[in-house]
Amino acid sequence: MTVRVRFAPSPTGSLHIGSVRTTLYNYFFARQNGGKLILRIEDTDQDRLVAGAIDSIYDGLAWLGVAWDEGPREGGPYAPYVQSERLPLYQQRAQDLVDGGAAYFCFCSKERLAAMRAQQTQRKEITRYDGLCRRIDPKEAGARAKTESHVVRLKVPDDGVVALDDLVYGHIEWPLNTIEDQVILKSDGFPTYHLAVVIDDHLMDITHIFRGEDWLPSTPKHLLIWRAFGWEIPPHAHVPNVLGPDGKKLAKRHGATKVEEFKAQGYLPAAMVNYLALIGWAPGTEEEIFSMDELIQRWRMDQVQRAGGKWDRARLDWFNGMYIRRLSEDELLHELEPFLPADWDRALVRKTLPLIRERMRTLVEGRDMIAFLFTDDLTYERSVLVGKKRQPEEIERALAKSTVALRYAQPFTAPTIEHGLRGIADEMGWKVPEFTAPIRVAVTGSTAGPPLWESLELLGKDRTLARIERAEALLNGGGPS
RNA sequence: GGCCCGGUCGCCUAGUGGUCCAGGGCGCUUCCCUUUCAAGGAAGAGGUCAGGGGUUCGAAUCCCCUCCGGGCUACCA
Repeated sequence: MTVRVRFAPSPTGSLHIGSVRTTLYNYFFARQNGGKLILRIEDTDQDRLVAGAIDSIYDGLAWLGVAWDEGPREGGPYAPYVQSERLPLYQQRAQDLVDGGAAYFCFCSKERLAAMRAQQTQRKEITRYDGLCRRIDPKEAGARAKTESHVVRLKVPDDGVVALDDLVYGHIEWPLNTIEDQVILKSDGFPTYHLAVVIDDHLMDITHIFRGEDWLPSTPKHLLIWRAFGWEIPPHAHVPNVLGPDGKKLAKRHGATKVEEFKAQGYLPAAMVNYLALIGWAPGTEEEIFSMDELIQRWRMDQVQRAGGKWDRARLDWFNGMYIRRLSEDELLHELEPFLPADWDRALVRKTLPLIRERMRTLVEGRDMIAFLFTDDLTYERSVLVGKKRQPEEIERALAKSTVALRYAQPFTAPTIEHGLRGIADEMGWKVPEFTAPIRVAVTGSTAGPPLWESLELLGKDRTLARIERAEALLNGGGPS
């Protein structure tokens, strides 16, 4: 039997980094078994649809290099792959369950249910449906259902247990008396998630259900539905959640959570994949840099962690830096391209690559590091220019002297610039870093950045001198900024 | 409240009864290199394996209890 796994997001927002991690695991498993990955859109809640969500899913996964075999846009033998286009399927199956006595029509109003729950809460009882409509005669219920608004509920046995042997969490049991008669078909004719997921996983011949740990509590509901249909239950694996620094599920308030945000911030897809794969999975060796292909080869479900893993931006940054440093110049330029303003001279950008490759953790950082070459609009504080150890007059004198040396640097290249500037520093009895600090600020607007000699060469003599003169003016004029 | 899950350095983790006075990576500190910042190299701090009881010659690893954290508890997914 060929392995078939699925990624089944709800189009309720942009692609979340936690879903990506789960999808990755599905993808690894599918590929290493020569199986298929299916994308299924679970849009059974019409109120929560977010426009563009499907685009976000497609764009995000394509960027990361995750491809699937069947889905809404690529079609496949089990189409359609969007649940809202499969309504008759669910309605028919729900009716089958009612006909077979495993489910029943419920006519309770939302108001009654709310009141019931309020009472139960007040009495400190378990809040669950009281089964009122379960006692209506099926014939009568069938007749009323033709005219009255209703839902379909599953008849959950009053006692006993349901159990799952989860591939990650092991054997888990739930007492049935804590589970209510869940709604499986809503009054608008849409199935609830629970019904739809079971029917589709069965109809689409899904062989393994891998999903987030947050689904674990509703698994007994699904098990009961599988059981009601009499279908064979595929193996399940729940994978731990990706957490925020506070230990709660990673969410917007923790910062960036969407794939497109990381893309926009200049992270490399390979670094994201590598980092993400290692939240909740470890190979058992001390290796940690893995390409997609290696992950497909190495990843194993029985090495998946049970505890949730916290999101760690610093670690992601480290991975990203590693991946950036492994890029060739051509590749790096290519990756940088989307971040570069149109009017930046690409030939000049290319020359900066060796200078910034070791220094950038993200593509955006790299871009910002060389921005001074492309704009004369630098802003920096006078206090930064002066630094902490010298008087403004001393800095002004150093800058003045540097311009002399720079004027004489011929040709205006890193070696001659270095030679000239070191000479002046020696002559003044200043340490070189001390001497170059104000020059760097004057020319780049920052105290840190790419190597100075090379930076000045790339900037050119005229622009370099103009900037130093402007800094001098700032010092003796004491003007703003 | 109920049900379920989890708990090894700040973070990701290795470890499944003895080779663990717990290993690696990120982060942090120091040093080297050095035109700044990085990168690279070296060294280091950091863990009573949540706590308490057992079992055992021996426990991070098995059992029980407690504590803490999280998830779910909708005609959301």
